Amino acid sequence: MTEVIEPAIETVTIDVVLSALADPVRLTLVRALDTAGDWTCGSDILKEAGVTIGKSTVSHHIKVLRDAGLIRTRVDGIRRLVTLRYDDLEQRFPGLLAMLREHTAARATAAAPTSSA
Amino acid sequence: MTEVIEPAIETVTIDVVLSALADPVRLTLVRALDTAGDWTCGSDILKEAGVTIGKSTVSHHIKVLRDAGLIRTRVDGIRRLVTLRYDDLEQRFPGLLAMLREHTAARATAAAPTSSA
DNA sequence: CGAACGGTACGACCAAAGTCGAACTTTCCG
DNA sequence: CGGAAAGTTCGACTTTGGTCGTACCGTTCG
Repeated sequence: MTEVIEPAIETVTIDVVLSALADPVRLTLVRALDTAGDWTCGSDILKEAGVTIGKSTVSHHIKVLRDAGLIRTRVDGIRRLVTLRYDDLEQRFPGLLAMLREHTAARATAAAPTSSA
Repeated sequence: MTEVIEPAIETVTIDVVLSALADPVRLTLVRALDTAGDWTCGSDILKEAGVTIGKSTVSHHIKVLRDAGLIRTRVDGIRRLVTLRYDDLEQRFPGLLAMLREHTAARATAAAPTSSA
């Protein structure tokens, strides 16, 4: 076998995609994948992005993203290559990846007004 | 006063928007608002959508959506009118609302993963 | 004025989700 | 064959955040 099970793109709902993207670690990972292309858990694009978590946690997030239809995992000998499902995502949710790309690392969250009066 | 404080659209990050949309109740509410236009908490578009929650919970979700920059609340006498920030959202996240609209109520979550083996 | 209505604020509760460490699996290689 | 490398699985812990009830505030109207 050379592929890990993933959902058919037609069965992917935006509800699940939004939930998957709602976690900061996963969002960081998706953005990094978009930039880096193929990736293995061992590589430290996450650490470079300031995220330091255990490998079982990484594995968990990978699974969530895969189940949500966002990424694909191919088995390559001793390791697994992870990639974004560009074409599938563009077909089903056109513009979504571009949106994430454009609004990357918008760390301007500081400004938060709120409260009524 | 006729407006409740809301964040300027330039300060709204997609991270926060995604988190706000990741909850099923809020997603239902946003979709209903998109269809219904102006709305007050008293009106039962939520119940019609099959969501029955207490009014303090509704208030909480409204606040989350407002803080995330998705909706606007105007004070009209004894009640508050809630609307989507169509223009602001279209300016900052073009296509986002259309995407939610198009993938409304995709209740096909049952679906099976494509198996390989 | 005072009661009723529409909604918010606060605190407590509980379920869902993120995190970790350790054990296990598979593959590669000496 | 045995050991190391790369990930996954499992169970337990902790944090997050959705929910509720109640108290509270501002507005309208009798």
